[in-house]
Amino acid sequence: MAIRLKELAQHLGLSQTTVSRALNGYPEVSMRTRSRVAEAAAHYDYHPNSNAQNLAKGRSGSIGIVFQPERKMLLEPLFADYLAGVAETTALHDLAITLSTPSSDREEEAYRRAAAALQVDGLLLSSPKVEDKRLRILAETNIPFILHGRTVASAPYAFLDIDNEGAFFAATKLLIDLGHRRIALLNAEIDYTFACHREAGFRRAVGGVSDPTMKAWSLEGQMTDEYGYRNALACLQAPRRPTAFVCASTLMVPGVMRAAREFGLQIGRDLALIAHDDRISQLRPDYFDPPLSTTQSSIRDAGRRVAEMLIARIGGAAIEDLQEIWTPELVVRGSTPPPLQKD
Amino acid sequence: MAIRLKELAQHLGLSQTTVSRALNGYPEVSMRTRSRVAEAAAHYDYHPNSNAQNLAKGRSGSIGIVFQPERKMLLEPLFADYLAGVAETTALHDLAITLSTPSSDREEEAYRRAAAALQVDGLLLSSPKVEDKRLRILAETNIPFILHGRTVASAPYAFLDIDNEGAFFAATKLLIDLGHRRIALLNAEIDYTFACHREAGFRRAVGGVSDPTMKAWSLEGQMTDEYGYRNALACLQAPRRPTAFVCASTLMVPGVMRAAREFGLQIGRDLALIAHDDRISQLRPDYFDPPLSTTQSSIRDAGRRVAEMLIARIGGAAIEDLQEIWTPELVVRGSTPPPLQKD
DNA sequence: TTGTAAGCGTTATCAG
DNA sequence: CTGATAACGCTTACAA
Repeated sequence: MAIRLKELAQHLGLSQTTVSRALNGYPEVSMRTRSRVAEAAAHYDYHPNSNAQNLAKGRSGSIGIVFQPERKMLLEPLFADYLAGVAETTALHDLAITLSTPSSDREEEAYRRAAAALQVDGLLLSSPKVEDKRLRILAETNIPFILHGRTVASAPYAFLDIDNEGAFFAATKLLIDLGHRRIALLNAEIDYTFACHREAGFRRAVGGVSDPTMKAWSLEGQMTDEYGYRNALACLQAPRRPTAFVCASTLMVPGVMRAAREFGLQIGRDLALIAHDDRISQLRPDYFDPPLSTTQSSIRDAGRRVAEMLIARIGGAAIEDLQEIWTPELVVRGSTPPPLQKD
Repeated sequence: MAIRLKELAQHLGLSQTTVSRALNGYPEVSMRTRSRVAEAAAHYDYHPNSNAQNLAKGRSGSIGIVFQPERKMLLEPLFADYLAGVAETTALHDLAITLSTPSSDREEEAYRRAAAALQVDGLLLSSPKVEDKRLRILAETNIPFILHGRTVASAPYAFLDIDNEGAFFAATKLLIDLGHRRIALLNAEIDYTFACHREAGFRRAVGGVSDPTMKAWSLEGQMTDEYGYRNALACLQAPRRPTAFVCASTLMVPGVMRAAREFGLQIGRDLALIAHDDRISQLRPDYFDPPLSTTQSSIRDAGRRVAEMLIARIGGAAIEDLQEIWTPELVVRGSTPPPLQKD
């Protein structure tokens, strides 16, 4: 049986109140008492009961994530890392996660219920579509939430996003500056806001080229090996094929490489490729051959941060102070040579 | 502000006790009272405060899952569906999930801590390796847990597994009965128990054939498109190549199909293929061309069940009553023709 | 069948 | 700086 605050206090010859205060870092406790308490807590391996703590503090001690695997499916390698990041933060703050998995037709209800039942102190939303009804639903309630990504919404909301437009502009610009004039964007499904932003960045870069030979492709599909292969293949079959690819995810790259190989082409020699790298575990861009040039931003860090932001929001921080846009870093490795002479 | 039990009781002119009992289905409440209470609860949209409930009942209200994305937990698409299943059950029982993500070197500590701090009422383990130290650690504590899968362990433990040996025996036997004599197993990484069992089933089926021309391959690798491709390719390059494949996961099949295509071969015509299907969302075997023959068992159902079992275990059910082995169903579709004459 | 009252393990309020 | 004491919202003996 684990030790309780009461017993710990008895051992110390102090009141529960004082011990609690010492443990929670309240300023009015003397240094001496504080260290005695800390020592005893460690010695008896005391851990506060979270339920009691949460009850007393009037919060639930859990944050909610609504997810539907049938909808997200092959973004799942990303989801797992994102979730890992979230879990790191929640563990630090002794929060639990309440996952709900409504069937697609009950999604609205799930959000309403979460809000009504107050089973959670706040919600984390991800993978927003350009038009995302979830925001409207949550705006009606006043449950704190953070959106990982952005969307169109009338009311302001708290979010963490990366500068997808800028990143894909930079990536495309890199290729253009190297001399490429036939560039293909292998994008994610375009109803996701991030894909839409990426398309915009790509278009802006391409649009800035006055060269009349400039040609651009833009294909969309799931961020998987398979769609990387398919869409790259589709481009490469064109009579004047692209000399460079901009890829929505490193997850697609093996597929793109295979497609290239089928045409006797090699990334890093005959073709340039730059991909967005979410820094997921076990898919390191420098392990590819050639090492991939990327725009990088850790989705796990984002998960960590988004959970911190939610905690802040729950604590009363203003929406305006909880709107972050991270700038992915452009990392040039071996996969982006200039175009071949003959091309 | 949400309504509380006290207020609900006041509205009804009853004591908290009675209302609580009615809501929790205690037998001693009169029918009339019970229905009045149910009605009022619905009317006022009453939801009990889980922290108070858990505190009073002396449980934490959360179950733990320790996962490390860097270790490829399960392959993520599978993990997501498994997690969805777990979440369905926990939602039903008003339980939260506490994910912890220790760095690989701290794994042991994570389990010990979970046990010590009693932050969770029980733990769910998955993807056991043949030798899995986690079981030993948990055996020392007495925290309830369920293993999804099996492993070698001295003490008995509660688990849910599928009959991988039997399923892969049946799948291989199907191919043999069709006349195939050169069969390749594209297995998952062999240090996982399930992969080991599958290998055993495959071997048993192959070993039962007296025909001296019988030839078997057994390759291992991640259950991905990419490794499906690689390993299939490796087999097909052999002088007397396999006429049939047994695949650890439908996730690998697109890769296998591509490899076949590169040799001008087509699954369902020139080659037979049967794969294990975890019934994950959006990867339906009947959407392949040809529709895949499979051994099927829903990993989402397993997640659901494993959580139920954990709840039972927490409730005091005996380990012996919590050991289930499901038999995957063999479903023959179009991908398993008999071998070609010339082969 | 219903009610009273004492927990469950914390934190918050108010004195001292 | 420290300590009683009252919440927090529910369950559960024990009574009636």
